[in-house]
Amino acid sequence: MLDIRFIRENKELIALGAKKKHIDFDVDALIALDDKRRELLTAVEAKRAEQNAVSEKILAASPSEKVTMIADMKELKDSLQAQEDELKEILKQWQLLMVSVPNIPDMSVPEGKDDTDNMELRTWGDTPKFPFEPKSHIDLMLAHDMVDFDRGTKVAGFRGYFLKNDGVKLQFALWNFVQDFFAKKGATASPEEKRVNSWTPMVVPSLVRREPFMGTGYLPQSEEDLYKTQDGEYLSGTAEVATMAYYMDEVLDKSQLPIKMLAFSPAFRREAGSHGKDTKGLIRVHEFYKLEQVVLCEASHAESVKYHEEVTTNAEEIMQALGIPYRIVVNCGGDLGLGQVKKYDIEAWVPAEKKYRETHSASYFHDFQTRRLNIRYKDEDGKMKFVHSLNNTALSGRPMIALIENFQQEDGSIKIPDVLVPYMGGQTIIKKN
RNA sequence: GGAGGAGUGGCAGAGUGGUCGAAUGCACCUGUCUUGAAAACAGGAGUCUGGGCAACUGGACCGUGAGUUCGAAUCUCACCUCCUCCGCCA
Repeated sequence: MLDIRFIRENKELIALGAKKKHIDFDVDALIALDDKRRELLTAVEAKRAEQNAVSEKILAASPSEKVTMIADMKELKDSLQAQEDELKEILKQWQLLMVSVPNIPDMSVPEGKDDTDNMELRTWGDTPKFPFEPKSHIDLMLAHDMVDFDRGTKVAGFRGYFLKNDGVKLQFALWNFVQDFFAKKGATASPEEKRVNSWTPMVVPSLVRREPFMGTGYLPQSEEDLYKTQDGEYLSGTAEVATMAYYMDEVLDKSQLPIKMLAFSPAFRREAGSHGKDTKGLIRVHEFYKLEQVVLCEASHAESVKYHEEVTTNAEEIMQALGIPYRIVVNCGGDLGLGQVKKYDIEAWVPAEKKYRETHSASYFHDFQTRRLNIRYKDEDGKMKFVHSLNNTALSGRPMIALIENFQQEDGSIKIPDVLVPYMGGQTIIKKN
């Protein structure tokens, strides 16, 4: 959500931003409605002021005066009631429009319609040249009994799976490696550096109430992508939702910022719009686990940009330590969500598909989310401000897929990257005995 | 699933129809005192929003929403959240 005053003062900017994001939004309609809202509000407030003034006088009035005053007030009350009802109706429409105002993309975001227009910024690592036809993670994992898709669909339905044996071992090795990677971040010398660099590890709910989804911007737009319970909660597709809402309706102390949270949770996605895509394997599943970086920082564009680069670098360092070739793309306007100002995707090389596939998504929002979630802090000058928020994946299930395919050997075995060997209990290779 | 209780400012907590944006305490800020601090004393201070260059001023906010009333933190109803006890399950 954006500030209505900002919208009024920058309507061209909003319109251009919406166009760049390929989102259909009529700013003028919102402003016309807001004019009406203001006009009614002023009228209602004037009547309330009169009501308040007379109310005070009634106490001191003589009995006969009281009777006429109360009669007058009854009349005022009726006309006030009518206007209040009208205002309420307008406010309803107004709020609906307000939550659909897209945030303005950064100047540096390239023009484009969808993910095919995303722009490659850099690549890392050499894509492996196999002297044989590389197998997919599906074939490799099945060959080593690391996964069971047949029983997965029997038990859980379409896109269901069981992870097994070395599949489990490798997955847990990755979680532990990444946890340790972030735990080392706080270990620098000075207390201030330690405070700024530390990440708080968290396990967060994925069964979450409606408000956090509204606050993070997943609702009301993406209702059909979410699973909903009979009690009205939703299952979140990322730990971002609960983690962002952790400080909902709170006033933070400026000295706490930045707040860095490393949040783990199961993630659920209906994949309603992608029934035909990635129907096999672990690339696109309804249920997986995810470790997410979430940062709250001071309300400054420079700070947002700084931490956006930082959370991206963190993910890159992990991929580099694992030795998985990847590239960074900057997402084009049409591939940005409603609230996102700018987004980088990290895409790992997937040999079986001979292309890069998204494994991480790093975006910043300015105060778009925190305005909705009502997360504020008091600035030096005593002014309340909404903090800025950003997030990036730390690890999901997908890098394991890339790892398995990139580290496959001609005999079908899978080499374990050196950094993971200690987390695999010394195991250096996955192969049939 | 059943029975009760509670939600008020940063925190604790009073307030049961008008004089209440709200006592009091703690925390906070500013003065006096002090070499400095603490203590003591005096004063100040909520958030959102409209108008005004400003001083200032209108409105809203006591979990949320509806209602009763000339007037609601206070009365009624619904919902949300939390707590206690019983039951059931882990």
